[in-house]
Amino acid sequence: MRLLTWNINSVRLRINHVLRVMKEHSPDVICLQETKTPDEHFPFEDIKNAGYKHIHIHGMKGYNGVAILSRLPFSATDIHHRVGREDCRHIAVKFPKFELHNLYIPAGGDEPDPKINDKYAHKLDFVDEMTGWFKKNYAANDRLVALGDFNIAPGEHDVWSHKQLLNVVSHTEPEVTRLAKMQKSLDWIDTARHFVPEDQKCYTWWSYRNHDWKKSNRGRRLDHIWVTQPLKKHLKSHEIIAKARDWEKPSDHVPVIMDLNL
DNA sequence: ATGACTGGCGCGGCCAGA
Repeated sequence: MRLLTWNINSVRLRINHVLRVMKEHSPDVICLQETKTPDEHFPFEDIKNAGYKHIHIHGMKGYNGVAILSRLPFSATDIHHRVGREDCRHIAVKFPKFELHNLYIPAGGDEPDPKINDKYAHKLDFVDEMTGWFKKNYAANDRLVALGDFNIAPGEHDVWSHKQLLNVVSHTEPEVTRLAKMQKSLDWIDTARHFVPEDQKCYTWWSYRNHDWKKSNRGRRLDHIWVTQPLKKHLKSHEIIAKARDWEKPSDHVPVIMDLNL
């Protein structure tokens, strides 16, 4: 079973990219973040025609928005409101062999100080809430996948320069510490690092501001696919589709694929 | 020199991304 996560940065603008990744990589399930559309304007037709007939979405006007597109049926769809807001950042579905959570953790603004930056405070609260929620509602031996744009690059080699990014939102100590707590909540496996050694650079996002993203290669690994321990023996492969950063009018994030032997 | 960008909204720039 092939899962794919991608911050698409407007699903309506980049519906052709979604169709292309379906055709070229044949994922069974696609999880999108930053769809940026109310549900009534979601491009259902194109997606269903491509064979993804099972769709669970939660979108809003202008910002955020998450979607799960599947060739396989699922049940028990959920929409979760986080930190007292209805801002379309967490949906979930149940497949026969595991439960899937699609997350869009807040970006957090510029200033890494929760006292003066509400967006940063919101981000830290969001991760804390997820940690408590996972602990309260699940056990470590449940079969779960949590994936999406976590907006945090946890490791030294998940950013192009650990030293230069220590005070930049996405790689600050409070974020990294909180994400580690969230990971510990259910003993989650970070599947990218299951397949790629810790000391090897690994990115899923490159800023639009770099003229030549490939040449400067100032990336960050912000997009993640986590699984709980019962799925560990089923992990088959992992791939970051970096070439999608070169597609016409690309998203600043690229798709991440993970295959399970199920 | 994270600089030199991009999308939504809506028709002028602002907010947000990270």
